[in-house]
This record gives sequence, C-alpha cells and structure tokens, in this order.
Amino acid sequence: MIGPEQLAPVVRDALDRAGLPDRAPTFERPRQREHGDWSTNVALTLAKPVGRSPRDIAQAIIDHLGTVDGVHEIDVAGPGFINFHVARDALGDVVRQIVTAGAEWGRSQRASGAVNVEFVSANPTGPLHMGHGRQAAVGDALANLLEAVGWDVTREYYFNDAGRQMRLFSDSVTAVSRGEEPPEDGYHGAYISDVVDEIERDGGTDDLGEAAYERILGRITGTLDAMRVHFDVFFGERALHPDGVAKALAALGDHVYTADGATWLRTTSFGDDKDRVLIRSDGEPTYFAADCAYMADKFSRGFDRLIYVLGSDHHGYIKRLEAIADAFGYDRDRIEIVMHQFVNLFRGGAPVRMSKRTGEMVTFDELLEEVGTDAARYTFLRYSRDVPIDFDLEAVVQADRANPVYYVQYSSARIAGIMRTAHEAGLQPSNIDDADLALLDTDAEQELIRVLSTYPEVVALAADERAPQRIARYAERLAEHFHRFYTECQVVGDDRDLSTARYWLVVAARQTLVNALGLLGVTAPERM
RNA sequence: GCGCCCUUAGCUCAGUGGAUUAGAGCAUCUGACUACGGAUCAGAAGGUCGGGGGUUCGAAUCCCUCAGGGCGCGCCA
Repeated sequence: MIGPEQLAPVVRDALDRAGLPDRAPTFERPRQREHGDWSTNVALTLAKPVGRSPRDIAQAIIDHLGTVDGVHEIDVAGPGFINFHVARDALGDVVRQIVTAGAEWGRSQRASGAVNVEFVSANPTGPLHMGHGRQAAVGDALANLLEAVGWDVTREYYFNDAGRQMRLFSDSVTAVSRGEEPPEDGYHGAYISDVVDEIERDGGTDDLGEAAYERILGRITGTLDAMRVHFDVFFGERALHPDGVAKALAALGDHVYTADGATWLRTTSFGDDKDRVLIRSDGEPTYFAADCAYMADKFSRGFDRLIYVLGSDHHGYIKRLEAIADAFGYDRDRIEIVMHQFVNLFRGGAPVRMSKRTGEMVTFDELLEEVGTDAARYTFLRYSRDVPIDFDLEAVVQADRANPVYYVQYSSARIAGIMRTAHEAGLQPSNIDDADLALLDTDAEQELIRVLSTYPEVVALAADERAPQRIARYAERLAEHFHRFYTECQVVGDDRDLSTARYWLVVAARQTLVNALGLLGVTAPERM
C-alpha cells in the first residue's frame, strides 16, 4: 500500500511548484478513521516561516499535487492537516503482498548487529515464581521482536554457581539429607527434600550440593520448556573465576582502588550513588566483581549490544551496570536495561498469599499447568512493562470477550473453520494472481485490510520501544476487525469470484495473526 | 532522605514519535441467531487524562512543582 515513501517526494514536488520552501514532510496514521490513511502536518510547520495560515498553505500544496497514484482523495482538515485517503482498489494489493510474503510479512532489516538478551537468570536454588514468568515472557518476546527487525539475537541465562550463596545451598541440602534443619539463613522449601529424595532414589552422589543444584537447574529448564522459552546460552558464574575476574580487574585499571582492606570500583565517577566492592576484606570476590567479568566476557564474544531484562526491584542496578561499561571504556549505548514491574497473583479477585516459609507459594510450574502456556504468556505480554500485573487465575482462563487471549484465539479458530468449510466446498484457490481482489469493497473488508496493512509499522515500533504489548494490542484490534468482517461477509458462497477474493483475505488475516502471535510465542489454534 | 516507576471512563488498562472530536474491554442500557463456530456482532451512555504552573500556533504526551501509591537504596545474592 502507498505510504510515506511514495507520498513524501510527491509532497515535496508540490511544495516546489507552489513556491513554498522545501521541507521533508512527516506522515502519521490519523487517529480518526475519517481523516484518511495518512496525514501530514507539513503545512502547520510552514505557517510560521512563510507567514501564511496553515490551511491556506495546505490548500496551496493540494492544488499543486495533482493526482497521486493509489490515492483516492486528498483534503485539508482541522488546523491545516493534509489527509490522504488511499484508493479502495489499492487495498487489494495489500492482501496480495501479505499472502506472497507469508511468514516474512512484517519482518524487516531495519536493524543489524549481534545482540545478547539476558533474562530470567534465576539462581537454581529453588523453583521459578511469577516474577520469573513475566521475565521469561518479556525477554523471549523481546528477543523475537529484535530478530524480526534484523538483529542477530542470543538468548542468555546467567546464574551464580559460586560463592557464599552456593555454599549455603549446599549446606542446606546436606543438612536436610541428614534429617537436620537447614541453616537459619539457608534454603527451607519443600523442594529441597524433594530433590534430595530424588537423588538418593537414583543411587546417591558424592557431591550432594552439586547434584541438587543441577537437578534444580534441570527443573527450571523444564519449566522454561513448558513456557516455550529456549536459551542459546546458560552461563554459570564459575566460568569467570579466577581468570575472568582477574582480567576484568586489570582492565578496569585506575578505577579500582583499595580501602578498608577491600577492593573497590569507583563507580561514583560514572554516576553511581556509591562505590562498589569488588573483593571483600576477607578476600572473597563479590557478585559485582563477577558482573564486571561477565560483561567483559559478553563483549569479547562479539556482541554489539547487551540487553539486561530486569524486574523493577533491580532498578538500582542500572547505574551500576552503566558504570561498569563506562569503567571498561565501552560506549554506554551498547548496554541497555529493559525493566518491568511485578506480578500480583489473584484467584477470583482475591489475592493469593505468597510465602516461601509456609510453602503456600504458587510456583510458576503450577501456574502454567493451571492456565496453560498461551494464556500465561499472553497475559504477561499485553500490558506495558511499566505497570504491575494483577494476574487472576480465574479471569485468565475465562472463555469470553472479557478475556483477550480467548478473544484473539477464537478469531484464529474461526478462520480455520472458514478454511475447512471452503475446502469442503471445493474452494481452494492456489494462485492469488488470478483473484479479483477489487471485489473486497465492503466497509468491513476495507477496514480489515487497513488494519492488516499497518502490521509492519506496529512490529517496527514495538521492536524500537521494546514494547511487546503493542503486538498484543494489535492482535486484539485485528481480531476485532476480523470478527466484524465475519459477521458481515459470508466467505463461502454462490459467487465464486467473490468467495475466492474473500478466501484470500482470510488467508492474509490468518497469516498476520499467526505472525503477530508468533512474536509473542502464543499459538493461533485451529480449534478450541 | 535520595533514585526509578505509576496516577487516563465506576473497574482493568491502551495511547506518551506534541497536532484534526482522548480509545478498548468489563460493568449498565438497547438491539442482532433460516449462512462459514453467538466463545460473536451492532448501538447508547460514561473522562476538566491526580492537582497547579510553564514551553508551544497546538500538551494525556515535553519541563517544573505538589499530592497519593509501588519498588529500590549492603564488604547480601
């Protein structure tokens, strides 16, 4: 469909012919449908320098535009906007374009380079919980989006398998295996004895802590599999000791100093609130030291950019991470923190208590089992990262219009239903070039096509803003327009040519829905 | 105390590339089943975009400020 690329040069020519100063016009999608498909405010921006009224300028531009291919109508509106209405028959081309592009529809090469997306990164000392679930969904969808616009993406999971916490975990497991209480500040959950029993049943081990750690990591990857999240790299902190950390400290050079028996990084030089300890006075390196070595490791692997997906409780790390990058001398723009708010669990409007102590905690595994992967992922992804999510176990499985997951998936099932009916009726066109897509001329069809045509813009914006919810909201808008089309237009009918044209429109709608939901990691079911 | 985020319709939330009459779902009210899945559709009603200043021809959107709410500020991990 015609867009800014075609309209901009035409408008510039008109500016020239109208004797107006040259200016690169910007175009936007008007909010109001009556304002057409594209709009430019170029006349408004010229009003001041030219000293004429915006509407007057707009009219002058239009007078010199002449006719524009694919545009049906151009008018001046409001304070001086020039609105372009795309020709109805031009919309058929959109359908053809979508069907031809298939799975590539909406993807682009607007970005390039290698990006590392680190997310979840929960330590394998216990099962994943709700917060990790949102993190998994957001991180994975973000990775999908980045791939869709041309990035070469690596999904990475980092975990601490060294240091004090690891020893504490090991001690806890060992205590439990002897029938004793874990240390006060150790790990107490029921899963500890589960894992211990499991190991003993399988013939024991000579390193219980290690074996338990591996088992829990295995459980976590199992949960992630169920979530359809697959990492390219699982990176254990141990790989950074001692060489990586030593090299990192050396590379940090003058920014490192000793005081009070400890070794510090002068992060305050780079905007942090206080300096951070690298090596404690007892000689033990902190996790912060490992974080430094880890960043250096990532960059050494050739990434152009590092993205850290973090829960809002970690926002204090932003300055710290940026300070590390600065201290190493990396361009700060090459690291990016993508934050998201937390998740509150409800059941039928009542909060579900979450307590590690009492074991009332709902693990993410249990949640997935109860609501399913599609509902979980979709619910985590349809909200802006900036708002906390109230995740209601009942509302999320509710099967009606109130639940957007089902609303969207139902449109997918309906599409599949049409396909089945069409095939039974012998309607199964193989070549879209033979179809007369200009027959798609009802309002419902035209509006559906218009929504379809904006998909690539939505993907680009969602990727740029790291905003997966834009894809979810788009899918809802698409479903809405499809349902209306479904209600008003019979696809499989007596008029063969019309049926064929509508068949292709349905194919295009399905393709777009599949592509959009695919970015979210949600399925487009054929039956429900 | 400092920092980050949030405050938009009765409720839950979009919209924050400045711009033409601020959107959706739920709830409320009125309609649509002799056609491909009514798990749907059409319509009505509902908002001084937390308050107050400012920038701009134009602000939900940018800046300042105040008020509420969430989170974070370790030689913890």
